[in-house]
Amino acid sequence: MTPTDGTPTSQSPALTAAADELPTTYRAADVESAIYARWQAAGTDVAQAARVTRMGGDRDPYTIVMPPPNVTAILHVGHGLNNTVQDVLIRWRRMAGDEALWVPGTDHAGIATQNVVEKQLAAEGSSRGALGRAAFVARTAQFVETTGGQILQQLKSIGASADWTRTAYTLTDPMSAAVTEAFVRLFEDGLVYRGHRVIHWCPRCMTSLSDEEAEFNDTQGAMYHIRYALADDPAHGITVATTRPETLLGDVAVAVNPTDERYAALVGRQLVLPINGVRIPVIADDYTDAAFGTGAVKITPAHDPNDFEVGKRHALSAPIIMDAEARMNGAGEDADRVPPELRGVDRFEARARIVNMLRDQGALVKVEAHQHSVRHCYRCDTVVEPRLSDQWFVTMAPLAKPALEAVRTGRIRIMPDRWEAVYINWLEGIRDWNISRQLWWGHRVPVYYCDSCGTAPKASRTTITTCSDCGAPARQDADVLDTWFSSWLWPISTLGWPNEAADDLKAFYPGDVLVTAPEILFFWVSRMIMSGYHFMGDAPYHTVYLHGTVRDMQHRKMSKSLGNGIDPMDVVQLYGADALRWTMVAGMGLGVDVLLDPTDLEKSFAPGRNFLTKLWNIGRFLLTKVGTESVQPLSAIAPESLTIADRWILDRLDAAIAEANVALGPVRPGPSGRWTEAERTAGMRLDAYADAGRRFVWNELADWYLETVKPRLAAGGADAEVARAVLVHCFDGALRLLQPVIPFIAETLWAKLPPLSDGTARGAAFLTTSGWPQVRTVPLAGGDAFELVRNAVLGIRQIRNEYKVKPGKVVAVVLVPSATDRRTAPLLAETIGALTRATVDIRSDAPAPAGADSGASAHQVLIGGTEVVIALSELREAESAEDAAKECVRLRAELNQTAKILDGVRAKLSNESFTSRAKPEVVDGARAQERDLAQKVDALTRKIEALCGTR
RNA sequence: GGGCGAAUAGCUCAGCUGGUUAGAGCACCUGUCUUACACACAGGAUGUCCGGGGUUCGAAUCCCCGUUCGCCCACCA
Repeated sequence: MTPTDGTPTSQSPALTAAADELPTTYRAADVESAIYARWQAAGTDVAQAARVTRMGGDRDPYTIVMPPPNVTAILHVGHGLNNTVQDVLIRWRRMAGDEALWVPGTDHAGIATQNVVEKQLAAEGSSRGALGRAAFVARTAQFVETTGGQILQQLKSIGASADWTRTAYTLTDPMSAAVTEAFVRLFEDGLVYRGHRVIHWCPRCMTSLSDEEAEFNDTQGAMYHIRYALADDPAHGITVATTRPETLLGDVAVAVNPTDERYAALVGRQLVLPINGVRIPVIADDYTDAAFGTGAVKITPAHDPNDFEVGKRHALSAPIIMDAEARMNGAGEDADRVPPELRGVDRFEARARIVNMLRDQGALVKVEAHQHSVRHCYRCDTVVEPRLSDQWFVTMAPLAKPALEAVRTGRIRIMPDRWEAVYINWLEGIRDWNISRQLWWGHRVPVYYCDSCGTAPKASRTTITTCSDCGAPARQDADVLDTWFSSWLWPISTLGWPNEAADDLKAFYPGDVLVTAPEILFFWVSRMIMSGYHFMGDAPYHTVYLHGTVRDMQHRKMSKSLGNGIDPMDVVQLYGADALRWTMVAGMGLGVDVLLDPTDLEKSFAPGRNFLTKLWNIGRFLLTKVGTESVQPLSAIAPESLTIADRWILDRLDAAIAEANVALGPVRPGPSGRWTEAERTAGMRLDAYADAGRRFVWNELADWYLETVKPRLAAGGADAEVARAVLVHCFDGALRLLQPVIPFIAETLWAKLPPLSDGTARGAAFLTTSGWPQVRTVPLAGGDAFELVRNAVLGIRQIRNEYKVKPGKVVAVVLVPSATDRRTAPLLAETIGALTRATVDIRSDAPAPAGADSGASAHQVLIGGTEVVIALSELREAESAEDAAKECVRLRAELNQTAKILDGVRAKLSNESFTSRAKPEVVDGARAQERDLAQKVDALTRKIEALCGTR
């Protein structure tokens, strides 16, 4: 992005060229960065708290907080999709007059960033251990300083209209203060506690993980059946089944179900562990499922969360037999549990060796294939090891309660709504959140200990250096907080919390929509809702919009490791940001994945590019044909001077606006603050909105209105002025409508519209803030009559094409309009002729069967009640017998088809259940259809008789 | 193991609370450099609406069963 120099950009030829010098295709690269710079210079994207109703202003706030990308991330298509959606919403509301605030920012991304820097250090032959904590943090901060935030720059080049004056970063002082405040408050409320339990541990990242961070992967493993002998009767014993035989060194018992008669006699007796010879009891516990495996479970409290619970119930010890790097190593008095030859051996290597040892001892009964889920670290994919340790936890149940209510009562809706069930299910069974990480990069846990007097640990908003009880040096907790512990505060911290008097917080909280992918529903979305209620007493947003994933043609998620990604920057360069945005939005049904072909960018992005070119050429047409002279505003045009075509296109514009409004949906819940059942699923159909705009521009404005208006413009005079006014009005409306999706080209073209003759401005200096298009309050009658033109033209073209009539040849056509069009038909004859190279003769009845230019010697079609008749003499220079035979075959087929449909319609109409029960308009429609079809059958029959003889 | 979703044209998908001849974009075929646009225009072909039952005057749409795919959750060692 080139920084603005404060003066209007004039370098770009596309922006300044005279109309007739404009290239025939739109070149995005010529204009996009310059336009963005102008928006920035004008501050169009900066929100002001003072203008918001909550602050006594006159605008509704509309707030979206950007899911902060990892500070070191590079923009990929997933970001592109996510931010395009947000930008469309923000631009829509900004156009509509809301005080739209889109808060951007980045996340320090604890584990992810630390891993990157550790890799760098490894490449340099160093390590974080060698560097030490302070130096490592400084090094990481410096890395972030130099490479961080690049993604935000990239977001600008795809047009993201975020308020960059409010850019946030989770590790800045204000954000860190919010994190500390939140922790201390929860600590004081007793909602943060120190827990001694088995947690997920990543032996590569060397830190604990939350439940959500340890992802399940289905893995083909093995189930080992191992025999533990009775201490006093080695000939007998119990066979246990396990997927992790290496943990047997830490076993403290074998549990059987109390009701399991097979083992009843053994409960209370001692078993001897193979390999280390430790004696352990047989216990009875409900946890054991008699039907699974052998019905006997080895209990390893320190290395399995369930076993830990069993161990607690039976007051068993919890010997640790693995170290932090998941190597076999006993701790303290349990050191002997790991035999010397296994000490320091990696867990998987140890598993292989132990299995061999068991086999040698005859303790391995059998090994069977076993499909099961194994948890992996979500950052490095290492198999997670359950590990007994002390961690900080947040008690979640009380926080979850209002978050559950919010969705149940409609304060928040989740779209697509099927995710609401997933959300509720998760929150109902929520477990406490492990928030401490044994990392260095992040917010340090604000808890202080005194090692000399042993007073209770204190959580503090400020740094404590000496113990308040005994004056000895205090020690801060070494751990940092889960990255998501700062993320969950994002909607409030970016607005100024904990300063509840902050203008931004008062003006823009609660916000409106959260746009993200479903995979972080639990990580982030639900936790933000919980923190919003706990710290601010209200939800952070009323709508959670979960969009799909960008995938390749094999439906694989785009990823760096698969090499199937698309670089959005490439797309911007080749096709422009608007084409990228268009493709994303147009291809995105609610919650539906977007499929793009990384091997064929042309295939993926050409439709968007083509639409932009179409729009561009409509603009060229306007500039060349309408000229730069001022045009009258529509309000200054006397209604009676509007032609049928004018009325029609104005209707179509209104319809497109209305359709877009419905597609985008209700902006916010009503005064009750809760969504109604109907509203819950309404709106946010960005694809339908974009399509409504495209159809208007291309299929109505360009395909029909533009063509009808050409002769009027050429003729000049008062009617030409009317046409110019309508044309410019419609294009203006279309650009406003499409601006949120394709802001760059829309802004470019809008700037070139001729001025209004009454000297009024079209809104603001930039399209982006100039107002959402409005449906006319007083509709005009008569637009419907234009349907005659469409029907007639389609019919004539169809016939001409069928008979391969040369494009230049003028054909005489007889038109029989439907009863409703009869009055207006004469007004439209000329237009129809001009669009089809035809001379049009309008009659109120079809030509007589035996007439010179009808029946046998004419071709006729019926479209929407309009009958089009063209004499065969007009269509054929020389009629061959072969042609006639072919024509007969064709006509008979058409007759058959038509008669079949007619039969169906008649059967329906003669059915009393239908006529009495179906909606009146449906029945009327069927009656009209019957008339049309009957006419057509009649005409075809006559024609076949005449042309092909009776048969 | 539990829950949820999807299956419609060659491809990607629309088809709301059942009711005209099931649509769009892309791809395909035939014409056309028609003075905004060949990144365009005009016309055209294309479907056992996954299979099987049921409800109904009427089912792509509602119900049941099955098949296939996908997603979420889960301590079966």
